[in-house]
Amino acid sequence: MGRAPCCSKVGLHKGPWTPKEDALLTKYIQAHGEGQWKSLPKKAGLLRCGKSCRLRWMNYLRPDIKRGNITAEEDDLIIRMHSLLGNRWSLIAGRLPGRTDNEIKNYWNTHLSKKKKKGSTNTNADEAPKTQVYLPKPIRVKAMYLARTDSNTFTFDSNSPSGSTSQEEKEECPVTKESNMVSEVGNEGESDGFGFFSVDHDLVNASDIECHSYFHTEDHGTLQKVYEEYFQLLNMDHAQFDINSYEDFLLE
DNA sequence: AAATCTGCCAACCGCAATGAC
DNA sequence: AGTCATTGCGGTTGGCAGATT
Repeated sequence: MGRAPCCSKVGLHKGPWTPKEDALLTKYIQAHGEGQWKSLPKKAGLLRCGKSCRLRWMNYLRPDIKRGNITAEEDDLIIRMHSLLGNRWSLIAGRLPGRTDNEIKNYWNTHLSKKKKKGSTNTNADEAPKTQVYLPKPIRVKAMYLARTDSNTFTFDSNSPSGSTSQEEKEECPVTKESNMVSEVGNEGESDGFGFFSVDHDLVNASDIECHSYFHTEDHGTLQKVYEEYFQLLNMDHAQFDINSYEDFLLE
């Protein structure tokens, strides 16, 4: 399998991006759309590798990025999604509009992992039953679409299933579809001191999970719904689990 | 005020998956 | 079917800023 040429190529810039580079990249993408990362830097007049350009765009320049602190609702959702999905940052990010996988990963590593660790010290780890966690493996899909609703509106046509630009529909657009079947189940999950579950393995019996007590339903609205979608999936009877419908669900 | 420590986050690296030929 | 190019993901690192000594 061929390896992607990396940023170590002689003559290419590395490190922090300058405002000028940001402007060049943004201008180019607004004119030509995302994709073709390999050839983009040259066409845009950037001395960066495509990988670096993609990362900069995805994590920082994209107009629909939500800047600012993670809200309590988002914090809550991240924790619960992580308890179900593990380190599937892109999957979690796909359900948090405006947040990037990198941002969520950083947030987890710097805030939540400690918080959770601290919480779990209140329980006896030795007695915690092992839990198997259903951890779907993502399948790569083409970029769905990027729709804008603000004054900088530009829509990346390509794969938009409906051509819609509404915020609501955008938020419903999944970025990843899943494969893998729910597998054999271990012991029941245990709520840790943090209000969630000790997740030690890759597979979980969602029906054994109890986390509803953590919800504050009046406040959570949309994010609550997001979590429930996943929870519902995991509650499916294993025998009836149909991978095709699962994929359809995620691609709806 | 200076030196050191700590936390945060943008960016890089390596690998795996996918598509094109 | 096999190979190569490209893209996407997750883990890790390096540098900066603020806190502490």
